[in-house]
Amino acid sequence: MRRTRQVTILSVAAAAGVSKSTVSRVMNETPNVDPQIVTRVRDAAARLGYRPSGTAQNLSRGRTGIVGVLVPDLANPLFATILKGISAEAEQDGYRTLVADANEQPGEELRHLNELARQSDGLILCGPRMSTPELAGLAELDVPIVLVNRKPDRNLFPSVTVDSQEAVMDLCRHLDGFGHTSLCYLGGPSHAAAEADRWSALQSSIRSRTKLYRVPAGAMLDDGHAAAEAALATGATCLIGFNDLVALGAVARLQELGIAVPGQISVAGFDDIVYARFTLPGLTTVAMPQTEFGQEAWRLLSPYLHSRKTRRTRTLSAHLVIRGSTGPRRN
Amino acid sequence: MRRTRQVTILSVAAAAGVSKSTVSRVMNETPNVDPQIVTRVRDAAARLGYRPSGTAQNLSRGRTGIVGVLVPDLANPLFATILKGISAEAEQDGYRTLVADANEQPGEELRHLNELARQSDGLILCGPRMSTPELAGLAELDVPIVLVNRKPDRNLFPSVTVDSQEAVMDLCRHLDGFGHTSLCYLGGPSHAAAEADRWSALQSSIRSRTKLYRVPAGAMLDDGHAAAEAALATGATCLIGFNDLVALGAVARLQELGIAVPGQISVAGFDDIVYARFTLPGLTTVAMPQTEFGQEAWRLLSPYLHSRKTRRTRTLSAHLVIRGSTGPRRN
DNA sequence: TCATCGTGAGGAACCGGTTCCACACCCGAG
DNA sequence: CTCGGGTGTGGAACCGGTTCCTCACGATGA
Repeated sequence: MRRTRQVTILSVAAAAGVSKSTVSRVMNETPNVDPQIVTRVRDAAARLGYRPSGTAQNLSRGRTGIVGVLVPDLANPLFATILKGISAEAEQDGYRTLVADANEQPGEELRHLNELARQSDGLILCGPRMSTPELAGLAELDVPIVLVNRKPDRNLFPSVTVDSQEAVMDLCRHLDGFGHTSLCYLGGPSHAAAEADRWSALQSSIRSRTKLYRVPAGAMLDDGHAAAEAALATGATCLIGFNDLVALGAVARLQELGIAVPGQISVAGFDDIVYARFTLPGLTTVAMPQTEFGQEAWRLLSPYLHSRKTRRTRTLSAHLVIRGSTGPRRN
Repeated sequence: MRRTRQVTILSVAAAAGVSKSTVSRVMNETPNVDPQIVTRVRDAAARLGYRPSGTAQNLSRGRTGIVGVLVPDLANPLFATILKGISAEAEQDGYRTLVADANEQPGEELRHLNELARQSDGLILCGPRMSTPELAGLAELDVPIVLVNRKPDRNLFPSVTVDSQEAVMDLCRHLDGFGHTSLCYLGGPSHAAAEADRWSALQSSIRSRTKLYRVPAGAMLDDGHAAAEAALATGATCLIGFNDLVALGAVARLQELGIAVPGQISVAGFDDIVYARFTLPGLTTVAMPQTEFGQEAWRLLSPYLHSRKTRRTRTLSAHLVIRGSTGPRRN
């Protein structure tokens, strides 16, 4: 279907009695145009209701002004917040964000990215769940790419990551102070970089007398809900979710089972999504620098859009937020 | 900057020893192409790493395959969920979503829309906060538009709205049963259609003996937080937030003030965002059909993208969800 | 054997802008 | 009076595809 746009630059040119080059110059506020002609063209454009075709501009300018953002799950407030951060920054530079939501299905990611790449000047991948070779293959897309919360293979892409080690040690110290000597980690998606990070940070942070279990869960509310009982079965007195959603899902299950938090069992998470403080008890969690993630991602990508020079990595740091969901070991 | 794409359709044509028309036919799987040539072109394309320019395709096809979505605030899980609903549906028809977040600033909306319209085949406006004349002016954008949760002026655009009347009456009955005879509504953004709807539904649903106050708040967590004290000052025994975020914000403030919910004061909201059940007490709320909003929006928009015929309105219905934040009047 | 038809490929127009280049014009300086 | 340079405009190429139109060719039926 060839949708015929009624009013193109040619219509305006004709109406104003000038060439289309001149109309283009007027619309782009190029200097050295006769003021009389400027007003004549402006008038004609307004009268006809002319609005330049973004698509045509994209083609001739060789850029779209769009940055594609891939997120694992938009329902996760973490990513919604990161996305807001990106949009806010990008917008100041005249870019908009094209969002693809992979719904926590790693297979979806590549499909989305292939599409995104064809419409955008650059890509930001938030916590991609794809495998390392797949990630490396993205270099072929021939588009600037920045990773958020995932270390790039062989430093292939600029990335903004977080160092949770310190905060996790704080968490372990906090739990140890409450007398917890057996913890159960509710594991996230296997290819998520955060998963490996968090798990290894936990392993290296616990005291030798502490037992650390791991039960596979996932990244969404339901995953935590489903994994809670398996975690209970380990006998651990504290559950640590891969992220806050998993932790909240587990809390919900515990409450259904009539188990008090933190009375009978403590729970902690990762991310510090906005709603972690509204749960009662509030959720103890390792807070990610969410808005900064977005800001920094843009700052890495933005120069990269104009020249291919930049290729840096930025590491932010997490911090522990203690709320009511963790307490003294009871049994 | 004229970014020279290394490999265009011409490169492939040359490499395969055919014309660019033929390459185009092969890439689009047009019938009636010699199988030998097909493989020759395929090979050449693969060897050169050819990927068609989406921008060029957009221009010559006369469509972008992008639908623009405007949301007041992406941090509001309501809109994140609606957006997921839209994306999921649109994707099946080969469309992607370009998101603009107005950050609850009505002035931003028009600016965003002007930009969005130039890149997309259609627009979905979620709970736009702009004024009625502004909304009507959008017809000039000359792009199919569908409204979510806002009734269109003079039936100008197809829309999917919700009828909360019934559910609000349920809420009022519920509160009346608990002996609450003075309620305070924490009002939302003045131009939000939901604001007018909810306020008038409340007014028409309360019993004659019940007093109904209104304190201006907003649509975000902080707004509820800030408005809580003013609401308390009315002497009402139950607060009803414009949405769940406002309600949650108010709850947080009440807790800071050492006021028990629902012990000393009850709180209810609108929307039923995912996290409303994880707060403790869980939030009593008038639930919106969130995923359906997205689905229906796409179903209204989709036929409208091809022909200009459709122009319908779809009304969904809300329902009351009772949780722990409402209880018997105490004082 | 010749007219006809279907198949498959190339050429060119087109989508709607941006921008390079050439040129006409006017001014002031030599 | 002529030459040089700056200013303002139109024409044409270009961005990278899609698609219409034309035509050559081989097979088929009369």
